[in-house]
Amino acid sequence: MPERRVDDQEDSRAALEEAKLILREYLARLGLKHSTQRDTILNIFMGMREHLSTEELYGLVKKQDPAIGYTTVYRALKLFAQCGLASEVEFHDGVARYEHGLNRRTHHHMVCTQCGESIEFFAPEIDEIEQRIGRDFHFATIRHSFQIYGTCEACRTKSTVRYPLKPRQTRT
Amino acid sequence: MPERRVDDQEDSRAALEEAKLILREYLARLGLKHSTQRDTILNIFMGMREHLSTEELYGLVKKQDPAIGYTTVYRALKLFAQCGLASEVEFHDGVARYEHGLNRRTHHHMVCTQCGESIEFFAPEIDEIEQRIGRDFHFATIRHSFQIYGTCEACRTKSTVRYPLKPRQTRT
DNA sequence: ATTGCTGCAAACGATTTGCATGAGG
DNA sequence: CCTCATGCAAATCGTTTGCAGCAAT
Repeated sequence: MPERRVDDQEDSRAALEEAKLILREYLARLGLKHSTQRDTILNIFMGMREHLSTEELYGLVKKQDPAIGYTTVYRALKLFAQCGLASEVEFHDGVARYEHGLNRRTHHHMVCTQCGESIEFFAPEIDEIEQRIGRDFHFATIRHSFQIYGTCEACRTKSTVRYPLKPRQTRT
Repeated sequence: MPERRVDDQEDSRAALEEAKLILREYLARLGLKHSTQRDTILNIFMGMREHLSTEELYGLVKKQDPAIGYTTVYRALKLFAQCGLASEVEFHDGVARYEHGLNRRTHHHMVCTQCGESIEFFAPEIDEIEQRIGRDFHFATIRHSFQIYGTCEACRTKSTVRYPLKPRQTRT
């Protein structure tokens, strides 16, 4: 068994604890209340390494507590995003995806427009660009969104369609 | 009257002609048909310097020919996107925006999350990153999407809210 | 003639909201 | 107790689709 697993588990544990603290403080500050549902959702959410859609998260949550409704998951994710625990991953296919940012280096995604698979990559220059442009135009920048679209090797090998008539999906 | 205006007008004219040609050829290649509505929409679309939403374009189109329907504008924009005349501008607020790329350097947008205004900026490194990451992971890249979010100077001066409870809009 | 295009209305799909009820402080 | 959170169903909103009639080839 590789040592790495242990570190990962510890990281994940620590991240969960930190997340709980952040959420608790956020709720307290706004006079909001704690709930078991939100706890369950946070637990599962923080356990995911990859980004996932509301629907996917809902599926996992439902397995653990079938009484939890779709709406609650939506509201929880929004709440997590508000207190900085979750950030939205934007693939422009009309589906909201979230990932947690604790113990994760800033990264971006490259998405295959045929199979939908995504890979993560690192490009530190991007942060510098955000800073630079913000400075140049007197913006207080908050975040950026960057993703690359293309076709992965597997899809190119598989498919013989070289001239897709329906190049990409429309929707922001 | 500044000389520049003349150049701009000529550019715009030339771009329109080129666009018409591209569209005509695209239609011919796919066995599709020409229509007056599409012509009207293309004219107006190519006349815009800035990106605009379907709704905004629809408004302008309607002024010129009130008989044209919403659906037709949607379909036209999709068509323009397919033949490369239009590209989608993604602000992640649930509204599709398009801009034409003829005679325009590749650029990106920085958006004020308070007033919604956007400014264009140039960052040539981004294209290089797209190339590099694509190469590294064996993707045939097609395009990328990059935007910066923050607050503009005017909004920061105006508003005294330093801790927005509703940081950003959810929707991909 | 054939087949694509248009405009309307209805359908869609992800997300949000209203509301009665239940739980937290 | 008072207020917020929940879960359901209904509402929203941008976008897409089905279809009958019109227009282009």
